[in-house]
Amino acid sequence: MGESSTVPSATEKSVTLGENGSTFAVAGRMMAVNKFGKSSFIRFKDRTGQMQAYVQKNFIGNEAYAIFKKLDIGDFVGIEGPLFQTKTGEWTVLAKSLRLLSKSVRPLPEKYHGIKDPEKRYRQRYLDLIMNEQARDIFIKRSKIVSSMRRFFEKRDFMEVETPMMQPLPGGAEATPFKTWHNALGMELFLRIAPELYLKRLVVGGFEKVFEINRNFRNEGVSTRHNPEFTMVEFYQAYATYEDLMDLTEEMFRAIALEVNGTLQIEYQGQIIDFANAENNGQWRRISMIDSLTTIGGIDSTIISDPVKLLEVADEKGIKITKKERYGKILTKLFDALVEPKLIQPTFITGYPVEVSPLSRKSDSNPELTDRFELFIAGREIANGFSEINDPADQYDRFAQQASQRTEGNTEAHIMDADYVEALEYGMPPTAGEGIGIDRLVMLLTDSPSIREVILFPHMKNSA
RNA sequence: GGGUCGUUAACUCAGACGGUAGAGUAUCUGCCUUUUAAGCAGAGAGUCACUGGUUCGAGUCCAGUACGACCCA
Repeated sequence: MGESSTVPSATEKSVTLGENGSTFAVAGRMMAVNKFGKSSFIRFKDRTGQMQAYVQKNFIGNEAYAIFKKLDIGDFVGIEGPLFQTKTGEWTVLAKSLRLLSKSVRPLPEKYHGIKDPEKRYRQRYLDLIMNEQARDIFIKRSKIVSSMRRFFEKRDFMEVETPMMQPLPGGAEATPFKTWHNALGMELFLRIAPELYLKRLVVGGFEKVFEINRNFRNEGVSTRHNPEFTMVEFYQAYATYEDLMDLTEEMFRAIALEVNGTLQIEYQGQIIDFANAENNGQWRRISMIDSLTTIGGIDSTIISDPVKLLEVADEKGIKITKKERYGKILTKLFDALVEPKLIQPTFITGYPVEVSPLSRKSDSNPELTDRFELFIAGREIANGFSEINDPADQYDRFAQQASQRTEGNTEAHIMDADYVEALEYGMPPTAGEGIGIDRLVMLLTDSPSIREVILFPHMKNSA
């Protein structure tokens, strides 16, 4: 094969041509053809971009030109020849030879409008990637974001690990799992809803700084923000607290944004999101859930500790909370409805109630609350982190409380994981951990309104 | 789960009041040696998402179904 797989970039072309006018061998998919009888221009592209070639009967011969005229848009061709400049100054390969490398037996979508129908774009993503440069760019950027994040962790001596995707007990989050069955072992398994409990077992085992970037699976509906499988990074650091992780998160988001977007001002759906926050020495807003409910959510501070009054407020605003819900759950639901959508600039919410945080360490100052934060950007939860429970007795009690919620009908409440408690009984150093939704981060950094725009093959119903 | 909208040629889209289906691109044929949404002349291309109903007659009106988009819970 004489063909190189890379179309030389504009700078490469001119430099090399200036030296000796040597011959190039290039290959790519034909995207457009302008035929003029005995000569033609073709535009073709490879992963690095698009360029054009000029094919003339004189140069490639009658027979080859006759074959060339039968080629279609979408076909892959290999071309060899020197470069020249057209009247408009565009560098163009003058074809001395041209070969068909692969045939496209179906026509490509229309060249000007491309492919627009979202259903077709997702089901036949390859066409979307061929025709729509914006779509292509999103996935290139996604790859850069993940790679940038990986480097960030590696530089700080975190070790990347892989833990089970199929778990006998689904844990680490409140969600409905997918079930599956292992024939040889004769046992039910669950696709993981989170890697959390395995990663902490590794901290027990002495891996003090670990991270995992991988898929989680949750058996729930699809929407612009939810795909049944989605990518999370989870990381754990021994001898750190949730406050250390807030600092680390700011640092990481800035490093990634700077590396992939070249700026700390992120434009998302018409709003500018400022990762720099220079006014506050770079620190993002940190506010407790209760304070956020009064200052942002508009709840009167005199009733914030009165569950009965809070239920009345919820009722007025049409927020559905069942009578059985405890205080912490009421606060959380009010927060979701009244505060979360308003958190456009990066904001850490802290002080999560114990009953919605079954894996978070209780605050020393207030045992009703935990040393936990969630990060919100553009009205969406992006990250969730906390100081971990390392007291096995406390963890056992929390699981027991979750189990009782389960018997009360909360099917998403955590399951008692005695094996995990046993791990804690061998001692876990004080540790903080965090999970970040990669898809949502990519949405943010690529200005994508829907999670489907950042997942190559989002789940769809069968069309047949 | 509820609401709104959409589904017509390979792609992007028209299709007034119900009367036997249109354009551009792509494909095919012819002309054309500097185009870049090339141009000119011609041709072929459709289970109008599916099922049923109303009607002399349905892409069009009605009902249901499927898939999708957006909003809501």
